[in-house]
Amino acid sequence: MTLRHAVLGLLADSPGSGYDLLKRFQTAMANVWSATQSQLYGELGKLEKAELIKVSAEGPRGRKEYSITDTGRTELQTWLLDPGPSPVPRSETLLRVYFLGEVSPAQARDYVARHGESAARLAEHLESLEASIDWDDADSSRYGRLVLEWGKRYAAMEQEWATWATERIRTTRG
Amino acid sequence: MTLRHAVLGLLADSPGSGYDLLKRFQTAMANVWSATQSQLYGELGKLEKAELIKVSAEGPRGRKEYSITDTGRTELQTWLLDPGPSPVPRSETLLRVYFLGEVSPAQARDYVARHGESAARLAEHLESLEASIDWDDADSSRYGRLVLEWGKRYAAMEQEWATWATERIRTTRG
DNA sequence: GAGCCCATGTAATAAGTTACATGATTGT
DNA sequence: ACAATCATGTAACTTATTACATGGGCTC
Repeated sequence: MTLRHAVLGLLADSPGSGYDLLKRFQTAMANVWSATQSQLYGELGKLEKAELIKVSAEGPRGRKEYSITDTGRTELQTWLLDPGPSPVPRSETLLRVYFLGEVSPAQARDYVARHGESAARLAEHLESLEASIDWDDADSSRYGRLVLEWGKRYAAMEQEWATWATERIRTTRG
Repeated sequence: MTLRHAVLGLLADSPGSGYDLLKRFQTAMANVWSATQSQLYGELGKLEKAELIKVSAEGPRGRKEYSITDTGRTELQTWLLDPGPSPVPRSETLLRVYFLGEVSPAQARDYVARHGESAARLAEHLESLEASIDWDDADSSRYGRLVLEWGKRYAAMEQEWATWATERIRTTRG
């Protein structure tokens, strides 16, 4: 039920069509939550039926602009303050690391080192993202700033861990 | 297709029944990957049909002990060294943070602070886990150690971020 | 009028969760 | 005998992915 709240959140910020939302999922939200086009249109239908959003305007090409309703905004706020159950951890990378004993130490080391490199690329990407955002436009980006900072710290942590782990694999055995 | 590899990895370490594997998912793997009982038995059936694993013994109560086959081990090794596509980011917490402008600053601050507290509890949990493991029993836990270290660093990062973010919300506005 | 973007939808499949259903064996 | 644990499986439902399908409107 989280896609639902992601959509509500975007529509709470400003009304938009499915197509508009899709673009926002692919840009601003790309590092936080993702949705496919197919999923999005389905969810918009359900949300409208549940009267959490409504069609507020229609445009060319069958465009339907949705807005959040009062009920929807209440639902969003309730969800926002609910810490919810802690998420099921599921990291494909960590799973691989856990089983790395199945391959040679050299291969294991390479795997971890490559993971560190990909974290470095993520860090770079976030740096350039940060540079490209106009942080003065205030309100909408205040909390986006916190999310970006989280990403930067996460990427840094991954890099440091990979460096540490690579070294550790080197020294534990030949 | 990752549950498949998690199962192969566990069976590569040692043979076991569905029931045995379930317990391993609930303990050792709990912080890395999760599977429900239902999913597990289904996957075991598929893996057997694909001849990546085989029934190596039968016991009381219809117990079937599975072992990995050579084909299965090869498949596991191939997967282990494949970095794979970077995972779709999906963090419910970060999604909430992103939309925190919908509630009052005081509520937003509380939310972030509580998140920090839950990260602190995770850190404690991992510390006690670390203390409870016999790190001398060598082979099987060598890479498990790297995974645990990742968890500790992750928990620390979350706590630091939450502290920073809480402070920032405090100072940015009243 | 050609090509690009806007715009919405459906179908098939895969993956995951919860609940239901059943029963044998072991230890006390 | 009773309870706890071992042990496997199925059904219904939800969520997410990929692919298919269609067409309008805008700009050059």
